[in-house]
Amino acid sequence: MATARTTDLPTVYQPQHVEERIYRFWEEGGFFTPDPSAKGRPAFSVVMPPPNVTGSLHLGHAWNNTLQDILVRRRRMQGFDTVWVPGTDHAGIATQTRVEKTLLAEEGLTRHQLGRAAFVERVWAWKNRYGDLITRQVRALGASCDWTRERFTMDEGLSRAVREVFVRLYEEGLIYRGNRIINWCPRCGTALSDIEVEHRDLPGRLVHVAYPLADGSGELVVATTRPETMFADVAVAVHPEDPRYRGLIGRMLKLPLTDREIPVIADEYVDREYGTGCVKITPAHDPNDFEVGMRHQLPAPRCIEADGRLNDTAGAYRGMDRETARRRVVEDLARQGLVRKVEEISHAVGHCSRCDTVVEPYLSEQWFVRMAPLAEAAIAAVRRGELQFVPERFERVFLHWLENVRDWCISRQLWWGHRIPAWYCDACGGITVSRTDVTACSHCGSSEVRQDEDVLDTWFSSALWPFSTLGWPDATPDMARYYPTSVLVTAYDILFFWVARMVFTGLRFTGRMPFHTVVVHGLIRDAEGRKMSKSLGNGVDPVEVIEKYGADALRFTLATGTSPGNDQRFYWEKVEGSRNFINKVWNASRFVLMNLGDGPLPPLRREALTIADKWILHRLALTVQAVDASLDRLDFGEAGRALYDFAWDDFCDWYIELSKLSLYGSDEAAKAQTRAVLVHVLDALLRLLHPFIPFVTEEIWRHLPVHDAPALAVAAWPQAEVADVDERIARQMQVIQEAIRSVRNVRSERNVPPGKPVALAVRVQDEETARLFAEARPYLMRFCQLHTLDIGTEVAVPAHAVTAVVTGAELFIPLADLVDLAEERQRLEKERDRLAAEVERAEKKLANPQFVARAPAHVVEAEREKAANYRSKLEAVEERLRALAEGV
RNA sequence: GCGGCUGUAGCUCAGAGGGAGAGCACCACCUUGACACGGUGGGGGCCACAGGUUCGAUUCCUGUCAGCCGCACCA
Repeated sequence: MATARTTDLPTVYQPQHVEERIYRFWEEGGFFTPDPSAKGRPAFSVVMPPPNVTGSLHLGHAWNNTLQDILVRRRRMQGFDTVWVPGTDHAGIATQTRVEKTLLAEEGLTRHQLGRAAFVERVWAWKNRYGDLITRQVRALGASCDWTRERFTMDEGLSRAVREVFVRLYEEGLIYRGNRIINWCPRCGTALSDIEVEHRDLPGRLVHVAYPLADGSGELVVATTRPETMFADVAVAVHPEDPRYRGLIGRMLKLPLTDREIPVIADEYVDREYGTGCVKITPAHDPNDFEVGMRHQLPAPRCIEADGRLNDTAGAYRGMDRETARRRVVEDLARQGLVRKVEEISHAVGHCSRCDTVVEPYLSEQWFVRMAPLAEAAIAAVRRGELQFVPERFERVFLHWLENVRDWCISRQLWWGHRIPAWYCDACGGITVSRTDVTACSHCGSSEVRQDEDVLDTWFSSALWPFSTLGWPDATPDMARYYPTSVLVTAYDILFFWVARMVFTGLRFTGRMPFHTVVVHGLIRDAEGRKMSKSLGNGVDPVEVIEKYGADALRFTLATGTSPGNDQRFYWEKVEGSRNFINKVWNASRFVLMNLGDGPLPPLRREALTIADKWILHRLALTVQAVDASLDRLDFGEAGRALYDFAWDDFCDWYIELSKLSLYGSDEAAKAQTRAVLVHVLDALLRLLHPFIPFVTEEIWRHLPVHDAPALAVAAWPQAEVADVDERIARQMQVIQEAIRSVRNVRSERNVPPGKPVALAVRVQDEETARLFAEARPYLMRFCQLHTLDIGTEVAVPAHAVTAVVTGAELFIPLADLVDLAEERQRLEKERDRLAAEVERAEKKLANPQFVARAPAHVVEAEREKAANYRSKLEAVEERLRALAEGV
């Protein structure tokens, strides 16, 4: 791209005119695809948490991608062989549900009416549409991922990885099929894993129901919250040592509303304190009861079917839904005089995390992953320190979950997903699990085989993402080069869903952690602190933010709002602030470009620098160090804030203003020197800012007369110039800034019109300070609007002057008519009190022998300096007050 | 019940064992040749509470209170 004329740059940065073009420039330039020549350099690889193809991105994705992009872009600029693999997730239930809803709304059809093949085709169409939308949005964010490596969880290659893992786990006995109690969502019509169930405390009724003894000699009262499941009761359990019921063990009870009889059994599972101490046992509809049933070899009849309605077992209640049946059963029991008590209680009820329907513990044949050995390996590896959590506290949560994890139900009664690679033989009943499609039973050879109808849990394929995207199970060059990946960035809400599963599959199948570091960030909330959700309608569309303020503004907001592991709230005002910052950088750059002059840029020569030059280079060096340190420990917020402060306060408010002295002067050599410094600092600043706000920095950088790379995106990351760190210069500059601020303060407080020049007399303490003020003379003249400036150790106090005391000097501003002596005395007295308090504080500290003896020497020394400084200022103020009293 | 996070200016949030910070909001002034998406100056805080450790605590430890979030839940 040719360098445009800088005068063409608008005074307000317009991201809408820049971002799309810049992204195209990057992508067409291939800057995000690893350069084969980089092979000699260390690798840095990241896999993007794949967004669901359900719909579109939300702010959480924007945040997540921003953080990753900051890491990736910096590493790329640091010369690493960098790759960031993007992609999307098929999101089984979520996507299927969306398509089903659309189908019903638009065509009035259910998926069953359409048929499996046709339905799956519809979902693919949806995937293509929304997958594209999402990748466009990821581009709009400026994510520097390698689109040539884009993956989808149902790609051919990734599907092969899924089958490979399934088959190997099956062969190793870590996947099994079993008839177990699982969480069933009657609305979604599928099994769920434990973590897809959300428990919420809800008010409920604990109904005490009398079960009469079969011989009519009495009754047992059971307490239940689920009376509608009584048709599937197979026993009533009591504690073996409960004296109330010991004699009844083995007796038979009449199951009310039925003509069945069930036994009283003894099991230690029963809590004697709770309810009546008698528990009805319903193995098919309660996980604990299932365990009890197993121990006692009881049958497990079902009375509720997959659709959440009662079946024939329930006799007259057949066809009713759970709620209705519950009400009717209690009514009927009451009518028969069998309800002894109804307690209002609060209890946790499981809800489908997808659709919020109350889940039904449900006995059915499902596929499971045996977790114990896998979790054990993962725990051991984490304990060995093979995985770092940032912040650390998430390690405990992670381990706790793994330590208590139960077998993972992986089969889903859905159509959208990876079909389970198991075939059942109608001839011999055998199961064949295979990497390739099966046409003949592996046990009897019969061709009457049919594949399992179900698909796998979405997270089964996401669990393989870090290696399946790199080509596993094949030994690809990418696997060799980029696996394990360098870091994973994710929100804490999918630690168990995703991170834990990647860890144990990674360990099992590649023998390594899929990443050595996990950066865990929080969730984005609305202005009231509520989670953003579709049902609340409080979500903010990142595309809308980008259209209004630009992707850079959104990114900068999210990055600087990051505090490790914590949530952040979204405010439009924050985005506006970021937009303003970006505009500030834009205009500072315009200033530099407009003042470049015609000739070639002179080299930066450090031997002829002004105090201002040295100071800004000092500040820059410290900023590079701060940004590097923050990013090295993955603290994005701190890094962003350090850049904000440097760019706005140091560079714009001070250095650019100071640079105008020479730029608008006539000393050509000084002018050239200033230009060199301006360009040097701006160039470094743009490089440092680039990972945060890539678009605007790339756009500006094109105009800079710096051409060591084809794009800022692949330009070298700045090195901290340690030699530029100069504390003496920093202290000197501080004195000058203090003086300038003091005079400005006086002018403002005395209502001196901004345009009106005043005189300033500076009485300095020593020759060194005199030289400093002499050097700073032009700065003071301009910044304080002076017409005269006297500097010396012996300068006289002008008449009607306002006094300000700074480190090493007294400033006198004669204001004649504007000075009210009484007011001036008051002002100085206030200043005297403030200084006296400071002196007292410091001296008290120094008077404490323990402090002097035990505190580190440099702290004591710093305290002495402070005390001396304040004492000297205090003396000057007091002397001035004495003089005023004498009418001087 | 177990575990975690948060409590700092009106609001949103940083911070750190050694004199309380930012942005926004607020007040006053300013179209100064990069920028009004700007500049200059200013006001505003027992750093939730109570103990402890320390020469020194807003920062570390313990407890209390308040808000939030996980995990586990006995029908």
